[in-house]
Amino acid sequence: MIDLVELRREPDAVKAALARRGVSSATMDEIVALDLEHRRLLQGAEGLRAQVKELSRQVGDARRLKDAATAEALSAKSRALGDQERVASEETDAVGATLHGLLLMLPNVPDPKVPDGIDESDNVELRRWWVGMDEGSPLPTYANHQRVPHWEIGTQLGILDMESGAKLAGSMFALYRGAGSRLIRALGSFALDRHGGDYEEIHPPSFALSETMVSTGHLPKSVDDMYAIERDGLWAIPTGEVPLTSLHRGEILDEAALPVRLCAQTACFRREAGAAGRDTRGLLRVHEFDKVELFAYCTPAQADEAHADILRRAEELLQSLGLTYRLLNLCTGDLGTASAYTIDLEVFSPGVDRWLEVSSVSWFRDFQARRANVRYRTSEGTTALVHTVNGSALAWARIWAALVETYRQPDGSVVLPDVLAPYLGGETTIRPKVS
RNA sequence: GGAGGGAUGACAGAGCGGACGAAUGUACCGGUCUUGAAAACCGGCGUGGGCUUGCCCACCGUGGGUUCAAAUCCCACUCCCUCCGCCA
Repeated sequence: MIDLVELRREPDAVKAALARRGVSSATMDEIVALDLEHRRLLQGAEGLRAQVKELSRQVGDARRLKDAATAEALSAKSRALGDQERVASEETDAVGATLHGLLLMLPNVPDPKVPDGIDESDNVELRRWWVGMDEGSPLPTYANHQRVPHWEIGTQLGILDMESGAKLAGSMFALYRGAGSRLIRALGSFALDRHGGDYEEIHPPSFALSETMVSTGHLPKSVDDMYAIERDGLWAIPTGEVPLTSLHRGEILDEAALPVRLCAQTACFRREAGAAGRDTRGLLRVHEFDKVELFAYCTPAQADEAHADILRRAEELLQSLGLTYRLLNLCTGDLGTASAYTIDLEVFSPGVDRWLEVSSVSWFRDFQARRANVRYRTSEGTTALVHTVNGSALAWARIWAALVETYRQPDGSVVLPDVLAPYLGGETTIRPKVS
């Protein structure tokens, strides 16, 4: 949620910044008008309430003096004012609810570093990395045996079974088996072991209350992208960011304790409602995948470094896995609702010949903290909203895909990087089953 | 799932219809005393909102209700504890 006080102080600047993200000036004008109206009504209602309270005190005084007549007269007066107050409060609350509803739908103010753009094609590529990279070429050279899509490799080796996934849960649900299953498990352990020391490891619930979903900005706006468990009023989390952001909801943290760094591997559930028929082969886009998330609550002054640290760690994982990747500065049109600035990491899939998003490292400023009401006490004794920062490290389904393609051998087997050996029982080679 | 008990400030804990945003203790911050510290004593010490910046309003698990007036009474819900049942 944006800062209403800032909107009052600098309406034109906030309007201009949000216009970059497609928020109409009519919407902003409506919000400003509602805010004004709400405060006007609030003054009236609170004035009435103050009068009722004062009269009630006088009734008490009269009763104590055994002056029943005065008490009754004051009661009657207060009763009448109380009726007015009820009406005024209802009107105030209705306007306040409308205002709040509009504010909840508003995206975050983009940072000046964010480039203008309509969609993902306007994202700005910052740099690329691959093993033994040279400035001369845009990509490493891949052999023909690496130019096989992971769903074919998965079937050949018996390690990915999309058909069975569909049989159990419908299309776009993956089922890994054998060495494939062990690989997906290995990746999570690998990342958690690397970062769990500096970022406290959390294993949160996979479901969340509506309140929790509102805190991150996933509700109300992205309601169609979420799986709902309606009978119990729960939502399947789309990312570990959801529970981690709400871990300290409503709390005031000590400044000395910041940054609070957390990490979690969770299942991530996405309906992909708007993506029917797009990129649906294999693991390109699935309804459920495992992901390790790195997260920090920090002060505004710590935010840059907190963001850089998560980005560094995500890159370091990709480098240690020897995968080709690039960094994108997301444009205004592709930025997530709650984010002020996001760097995406995309891994190159030689078998599909495409870049696949495997991480978004985002800075939310105080947008989520305001919704979740997470504050810290400053050294001056005042309170201030924290900043939240998070990033995936990493989304494993697509990493799995890039790994089996990148490390496919001429004989059709897959030889995985040695860094994973401890998590694979020492066996880094996946061979076709002998039938 | 059933029965009972509970939820109040950072913590402990009183209050159970009227002057209560809330006693008291601990913790914390400042001061006196001290070479220094401790102890003792004195003072301070919740969060948010509105506007005429001095006042007003809200908040005692959450949401409704009763009343001139609710932390206090009534209803529903949530969570925690104990016991029973069921279960990995």
